[in-house]
Amino acid sequence: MLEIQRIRNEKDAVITGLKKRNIDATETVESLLSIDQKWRNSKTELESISAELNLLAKEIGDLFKQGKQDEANTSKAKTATLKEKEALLKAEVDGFDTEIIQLLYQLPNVPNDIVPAGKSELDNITVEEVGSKREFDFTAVPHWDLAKKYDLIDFELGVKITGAGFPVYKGKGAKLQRALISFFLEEAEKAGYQEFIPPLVVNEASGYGTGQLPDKEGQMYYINEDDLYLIPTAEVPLTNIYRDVILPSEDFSIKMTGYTPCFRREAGSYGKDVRGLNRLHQFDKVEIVRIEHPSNSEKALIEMIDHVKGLLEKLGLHYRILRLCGGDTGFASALTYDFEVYSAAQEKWLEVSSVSRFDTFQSTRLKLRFKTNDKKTQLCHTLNGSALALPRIVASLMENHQTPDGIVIPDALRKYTGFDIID
RNA sequence: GGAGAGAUGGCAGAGCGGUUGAAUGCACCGGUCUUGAAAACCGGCGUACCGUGAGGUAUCGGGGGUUCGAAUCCCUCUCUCUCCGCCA
Repeated sequence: MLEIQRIRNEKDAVITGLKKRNIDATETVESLLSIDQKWRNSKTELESISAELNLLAKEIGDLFKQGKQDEANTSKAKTATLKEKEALLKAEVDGFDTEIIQLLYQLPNVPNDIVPAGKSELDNITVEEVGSKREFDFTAVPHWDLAKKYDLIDFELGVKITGAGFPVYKGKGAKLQRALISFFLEEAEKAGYQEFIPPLVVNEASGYGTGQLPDKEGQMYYINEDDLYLIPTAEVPLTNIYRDVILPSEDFSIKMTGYTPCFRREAGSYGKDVRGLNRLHQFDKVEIVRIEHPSNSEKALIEMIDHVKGLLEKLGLHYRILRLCGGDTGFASALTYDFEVYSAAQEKWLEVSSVSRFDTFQSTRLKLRFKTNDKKTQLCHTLNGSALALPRIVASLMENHQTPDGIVIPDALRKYTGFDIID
């Protein structure tokens, strides 16, 4: 959620920024500002009436104490009209209040200066490409066929037990999952991230805190009976650790990591994009989350990008980094870099990580702040990224490292898998 | 699932209709003292919003009500804890 103060102070910058998302926010911003003005007027008036009433109440109390019943009753009579006025203004202020919140919820984050304008993934900018497409002297097989050939993943079995999008990993396939999780977690730990095992189910307040609610309600599995949500990413429980927290000083840099399964309804997805591991309802992911001083979030983002690059390089994968355009950047994000790995067998790029900075967009809702040196409270910046999401990594490992003799495990992973080839 | 208890400032914990934004203790910050530290003493110490400012308003789990006046009374919701049952 954008801060109303920011809209007051930087109205034009907000509108110009949002244009990069192909949103003309002029109308929303204007009505926001006019309601805000009305809200402030009514509020000031309301408060002066409340002050008057408080004073009267005190006087009446004193009069009663002194036994001056008559005078007290005279004063009492005076309060009636004031109370009526107060109730009226209160209703007005509350009304404006909800209108403002409603409008604020509609506005996505303002993109960072370096975010290009654009409508879709076609307008994203490739900022870096590392490695090159692997040449095969045989026909590369897509991962869903390899999974069957080596008996690593059973999609049909998942359908039987649960439904589409819930694969069953078997044998070396299961072990590969576990190895990747360990590898990612240990790399994160080496980079200074503290590991957490958070709940996989969160309450409504947490959903609002990171911005999944109210906009993306339909994306999460909802447990009606207990009013709880299955997490779509570890970002939600990890970031919410710091909901309603005021850090005591300016000197902080919080780095958290966690492995969790992630649950996504993916309502409306279909077609070849969902084949095999490409899009699932349940998948594993190691997430990294950072809470930073505003002056440090730019540097933090770079560090996170470097971290993800390191992972992909150790896995020997050919990848590219995209700076997402306004239209493709997530609602809450100010700047997002996507990592894509090229799948030679599918002949396309697969998104394996998304690293974003949210600036104060989440911390406004989270009420996550810190104390400045002169004892003021200020909002923190939040960032997060996948490091990494497993399914497409598994897919591209299988597809890119396939040989006629089997699937070769990258060196960095062997101490975790305990085997160096799947055959 | 059954029964009961509770929710107050960073923590602990008073208050149970009228200078209570809230005692007291601990923690924390500043000062005095000290070579330094500890102790002792003095002072400060929640958050948000409105107002150029002086200042004001709100806030004792959430919402509603009674009252001139509510942390205190009533209703309701949520959450937590304890015991019993069930159970990894």
